[in-house]
Amino acid sequence: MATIREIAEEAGVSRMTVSNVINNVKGKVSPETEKRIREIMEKHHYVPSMAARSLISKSSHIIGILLPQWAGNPNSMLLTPYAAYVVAYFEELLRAKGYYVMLCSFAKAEDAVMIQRTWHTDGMIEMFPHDDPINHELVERSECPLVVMDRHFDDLQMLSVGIEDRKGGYLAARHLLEEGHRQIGIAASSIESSQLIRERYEGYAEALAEYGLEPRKEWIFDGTDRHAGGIRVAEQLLGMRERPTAMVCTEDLIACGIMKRYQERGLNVPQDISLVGFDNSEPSRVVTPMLTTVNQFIRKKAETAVEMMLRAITDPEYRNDRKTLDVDLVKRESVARLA
Amino acid sequence: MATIREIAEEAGVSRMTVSNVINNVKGKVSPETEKRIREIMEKHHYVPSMAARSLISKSSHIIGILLPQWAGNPNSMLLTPYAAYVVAYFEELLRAKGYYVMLCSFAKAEDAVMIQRTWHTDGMIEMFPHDDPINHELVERSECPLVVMDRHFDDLQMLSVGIEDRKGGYLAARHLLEEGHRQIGIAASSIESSQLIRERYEGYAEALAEYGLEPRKEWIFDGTDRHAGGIRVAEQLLGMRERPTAMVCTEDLIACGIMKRYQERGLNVPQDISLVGFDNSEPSRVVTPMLTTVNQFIRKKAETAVEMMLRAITDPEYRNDRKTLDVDLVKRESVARLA
DNA sequence: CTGAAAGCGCTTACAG
DNA sequence: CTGAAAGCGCTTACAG
Repeated sequence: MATIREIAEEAGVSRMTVSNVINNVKGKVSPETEKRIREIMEKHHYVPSMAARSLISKSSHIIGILLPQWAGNPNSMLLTPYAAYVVAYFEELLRAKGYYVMLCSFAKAEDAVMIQRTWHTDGMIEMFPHDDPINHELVERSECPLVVMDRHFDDLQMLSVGIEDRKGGYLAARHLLEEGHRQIGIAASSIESSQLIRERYEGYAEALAEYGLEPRKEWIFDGTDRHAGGIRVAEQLLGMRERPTAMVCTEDLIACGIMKRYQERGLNVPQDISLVGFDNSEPSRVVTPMLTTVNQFIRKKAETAVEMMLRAITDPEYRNDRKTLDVDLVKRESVARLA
Repeated sequence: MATIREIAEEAGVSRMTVSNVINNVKGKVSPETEKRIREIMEKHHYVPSMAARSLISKSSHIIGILLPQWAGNPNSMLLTPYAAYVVAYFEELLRAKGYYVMLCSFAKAEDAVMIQRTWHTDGMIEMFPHDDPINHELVERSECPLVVMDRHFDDLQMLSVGIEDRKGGYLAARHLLEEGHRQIGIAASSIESSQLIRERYEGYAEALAEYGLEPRKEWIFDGTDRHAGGIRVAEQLLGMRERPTAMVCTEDLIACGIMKRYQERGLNVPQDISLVGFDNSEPSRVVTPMLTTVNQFIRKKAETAVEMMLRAITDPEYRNDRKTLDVDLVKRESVARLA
């Protein structure tokens, strides 16, 4: 493989001059020399070595995508469609700006910092922060710009992008209320341990409160694990004397699970239970009836995070910002109007 | 950040000695010295710079995941759940072996080779090879070990891992035949341009042939694009005088789309049409009735690819191998027994 | 078991 | 507009 030295020799110039061409330093190389050098580079398929460049610049053009992997996040969260979308967009947007994306699962803040040092990553974007102490520590210790998705610690200087989770929960519940429902439960993945799910819950409670209602304890399901969890919720619901007429779900898959078990028991959605999901994911459109769901703008979210990252890389002052993106309700077929 | 020089000075040894400790070179450093050096490294959270190491070794411990991005693969294929799983497993398995995963979308073979040179990647795994000339060129030009998923060129020396696609198509069709179906169509994503889909089609045709049947042209749908494509197939089906009693689909989402439109028209699965999907993906379990589908062992597939990669990295002779993994049929609720 | 020298491929900072 | 020198953080190959 050709090196800058060989290119320089063949062009009869110093390595410096080639370097100036590579880095597009203006007014340093005469047009003719530049053209000649570029042709020689083309011919040899010359590409500068990132190892050598980053050794000097202390910057690698690598952005790490941090995927937490601990008790709270046992399997790689990449496995959810939402994550796949976000990561795919990150890759596309960052590459367009000349950055490379490295996938980094990690178990402790220390691990993430080690990766930063090992590679001199220009920045890191953390997905699915879940467990507070570890993330708190990571935010404090990170040695390069860090953008955190869906989590913000108010006591820390940090960069984060999230969505109006509270509004999402609120919109879901209010829609049901407007359609005449008064007995509305909620099935959530982790009110206890996840701030974002808690906010969805609070939005739900707020909407109920506007109608003078309070959440009923026996209709609050926490720790519901995706589709299988939804099925279990449905079973409990079906065993109750008094059942809610509608359920807000913090994830589409939970709603799909409830729907499945109801249908298997010969009951119908939305006649026997109305359902609102969250995320507007593929499954929400695949089931029959299609799910009414809270939509978040995933592409926009990825773009926002990338913009933050790029700004943070160029501006060392930019280390404290929080963007919260809007959500909206997609009305489909899973909510019945009550007389 | 500490460098090897500072560690060496603090320990009162040469940089060489520290290097030997870092690289676990046996019998080169006395146990006491090693212990002292390790403690100092700990204290400083010292991590060797990959840039410096790979500058010398011409190896970065980076494995690139190649994601083709051209006319045939317009959006990032990462967006499919299947891809998300595979990539998540790659990351987990490779990290455990000390490798780093870089996501690399690319449009031309040249781009991929440039990335290899830029980073001195130790290896690359290509997903979703679709368009022949580009992949053919990539296989020929790759400058580091390359493992290709789901595609093999018999005229080239290459490493690939795939599944028994033909058997998958065969199992799907044979099951329908055994259940008494004789009018069996197929909805495929790309028989024309994808070898693997073509093989699924051929398996389907083979099963029909065993029963003295031939595929009927008007029941062969090609270029079916996921869920929306399935819906369109259903519409065409519903407009036919003579309709198939069953459809083999090369993707679960296609089957889900057909199911959706049939149900919307008041028809039932499997009474009005039996459906077999492919992939055993989340949607196949979410719909009602649940889909009978061809299952592939994704985890095993990822493991196989990683093993191939690791072997290729250590053994320069190992450049030509092909692994084909088994599939099986998961029988659920979308196939009716015909009298 | 330890160390001094040379060099990986590039850029920074300076002199012309 | 061009170039010679020094150095980024590490390892290889050798001498002791």
